Amino acid sequence: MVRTRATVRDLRRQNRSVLLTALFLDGPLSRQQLSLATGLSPATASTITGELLDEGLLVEAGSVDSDGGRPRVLLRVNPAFGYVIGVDVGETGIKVELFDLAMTRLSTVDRLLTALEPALVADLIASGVDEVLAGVEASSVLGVGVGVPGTVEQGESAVVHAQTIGWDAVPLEKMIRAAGVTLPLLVENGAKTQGQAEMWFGAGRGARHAVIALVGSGVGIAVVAGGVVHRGATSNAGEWGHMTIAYGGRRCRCGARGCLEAYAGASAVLARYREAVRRDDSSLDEQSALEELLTSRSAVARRVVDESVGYLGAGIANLVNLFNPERVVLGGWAGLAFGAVKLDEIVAATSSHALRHPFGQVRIELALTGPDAVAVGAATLPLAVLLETGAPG
Amino acid sequence: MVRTRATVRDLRRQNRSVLLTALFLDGPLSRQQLSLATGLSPATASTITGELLDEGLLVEAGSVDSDGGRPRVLLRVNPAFGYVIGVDVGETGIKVELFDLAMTRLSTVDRLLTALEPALVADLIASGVDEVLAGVEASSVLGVGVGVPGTVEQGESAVVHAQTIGWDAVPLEKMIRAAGVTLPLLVENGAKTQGQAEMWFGAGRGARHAVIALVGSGVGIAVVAGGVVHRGATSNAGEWGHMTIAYGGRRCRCGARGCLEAYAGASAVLARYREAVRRDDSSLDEQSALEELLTSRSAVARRVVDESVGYLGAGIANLVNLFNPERVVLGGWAGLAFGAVKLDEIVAATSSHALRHPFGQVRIELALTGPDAVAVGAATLPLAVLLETGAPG
DNA sequence: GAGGTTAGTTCGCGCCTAAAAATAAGCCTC
DNA sequence: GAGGCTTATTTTTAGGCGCGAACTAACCTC
Repeated sequence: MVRTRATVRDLRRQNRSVLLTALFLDGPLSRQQLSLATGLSPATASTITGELLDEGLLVEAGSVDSDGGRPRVLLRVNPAFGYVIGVDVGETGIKVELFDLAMTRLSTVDRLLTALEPALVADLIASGVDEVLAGVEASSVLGVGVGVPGTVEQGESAVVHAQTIGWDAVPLEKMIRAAGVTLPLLVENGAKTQGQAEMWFGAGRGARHAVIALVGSGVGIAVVAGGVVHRGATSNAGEWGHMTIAYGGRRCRCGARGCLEAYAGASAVLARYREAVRRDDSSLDEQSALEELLTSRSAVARRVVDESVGYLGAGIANLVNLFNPERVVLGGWAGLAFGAVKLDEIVAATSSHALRHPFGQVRIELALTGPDAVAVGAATLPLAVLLETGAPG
Repeated sequence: MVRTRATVRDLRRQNRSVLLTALFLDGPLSRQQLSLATGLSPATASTITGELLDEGLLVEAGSVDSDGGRPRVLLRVNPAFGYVIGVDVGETGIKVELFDLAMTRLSTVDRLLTALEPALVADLIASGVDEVLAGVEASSVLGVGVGVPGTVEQGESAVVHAQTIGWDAVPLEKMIRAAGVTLPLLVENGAKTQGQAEMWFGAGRGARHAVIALVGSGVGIAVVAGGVVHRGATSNAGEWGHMTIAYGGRRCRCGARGCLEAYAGASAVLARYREAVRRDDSSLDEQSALEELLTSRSAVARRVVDESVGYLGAGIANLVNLFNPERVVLGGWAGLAFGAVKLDEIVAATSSHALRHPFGQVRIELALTGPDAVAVGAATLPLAVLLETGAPG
């Protein structure tokens, strides 16, 4: 439903956006190909590209023969037009990365976090941003995207809620500002930024309706409907982990019973295994422990793994039934570990819990990016703004 | 994400749509109020309303004093500009209704269905449409909306899949055409049309993110995200009933185990009660039986009801977690029956299974329309087309 | 009925895209 | 190697659109 009026200027804005997006996603194109791809007349494609070339947003990228006629001049987004910064706020550390417009990583700064203290996080982000900016004109940076744990309420300024790490209505955007960052800021949930990365550069490419399911210690999703990340009324949408899947079942860290996370998250899987073998073998870190569990040939281990696959399949099936995506991408470190050895079984479990018809429409695939894609996805946020508005600033 | 170029004509189209929608939803408005409400300049508001008046889409609707100055002339959508037809294909019969553009019901035709045979349904629809059209110029009918059980795959022409009544890829749109209907046809899932009615005229009014949960013998939902009904890749989205909620639990008619419908649908609630009392008291129809169960003071009945409330709450909580709506509307005949006596308990059960933050954003209310709203909602489909395109045809 | 106030209309401007025409830049043939 | 052919891009022209400013209409008060 359209809800707002349009003026003549909006036309140009939209057509610039369409053209720029086509160039960004489908590589170098000639003006003529652009005209075909976007539906714009050759005349308009020419004027708009002319404008964008003048502004430095585009550059020529060689030419190709056209059998018999004038060769086509290829155009592409100018990687050096500006930069974007992506920040990944993880549970143990912060990563700040600088990219050019072709999303080539130019520099990285890692900082360990001793405590998930909001003020500390804001300070580290600010200093990290300063550091990656060394030698770069700050005015040519389009913005800073920040991927954080928990849900992000987008309002006047972004506020973070993360029950599990004790962040209750943390005004992170304001705090980062206060710590000295003056660039445009875009704060978003880490699962959503990782999902964005997967949609643009990973297994989600080309899908208009997709669910990116991320299984780590906990579980989360990013839902893309009609090409747009689904956010809900207050950006809380996508709390897959605390979906009730076994009514009255295991207690979850959120306080409720029977949450998916209490069965299919890596921590929960390992806990179930420890209970089953009555042994507290927590000397290993979770990732190694899960690897060991997945490759173990003991009957108990196999049972726990199979059960986990069943729960995970049911959880995915619920997503398939509710969202009817054309693609489900399974990611996250635990998701990838499970998927590497059990993808077929996960698909089968999904099939047995999903309705036939929506299940028949979906392709379930493994993610192509790992958790390190959070920063990449975050960096795409300011880039997405550029593509949507068709102009910097 | 914008995906298609725009021409100068699109401006007018969009602005007509914005203006027409404002008039339809917010009753009679003066040109000046329209200008304010839509953001259009007074000049443009005036030219466009002039056009729409000329075309007969609008009519004047009296005037109101403006303290001291020229009075405002109120405008509204001309109810007599055209008609829309809504069809409700239920399990036991077909209802065809004719409305004017103010959605005033002008006539109704009911037909009993002896069998849910697609060809029979198509024939009955065609003859029903003929009958309600008696005395009405067919050319002034904007279209026929059809609400059907099962999911509707929107493609070249609509195809219906309804596993439970044995409809497997029924090309209903083509069949209705073949039966002689030449008007524009819009086929949609009945839950979605009922949800549409609730959004336009019921408890969903004004919400941009809402879930309409319909509990009858089975259960289903319509999800509205950002003001638009969420359809998914192939319009299968919203299969709430077969969400796994009790892993490994009761067998559902879909073949899987632990589906919500196997616990919270009216048929399932009654079945659970019958099992509990070890008595097959199926002499009553479902609606009376449920009423009796809900008012019974026996301990067993109360236990079954309370358990059902718990499952229903968990099911709603999953929706709250996943979609983060600002409103959940509980409807359907069984939903209304439960809600009438147990709404507080349902809200409490939802609260105990949902995450605190998304739950804090949502209002859970009872539907204002009953199952008879399927036809109303279906009739809004062609109307929505009119509002979106800003022009007939 | 003169002056004031608010609502709605008209007109000129600047901007937009599309279609048609012109130009540019290669290839091919003789 | 000159003319013709083909294809890509730019220029020109025409038709639309929304906006701001100026203008007209329709009421009120004194």
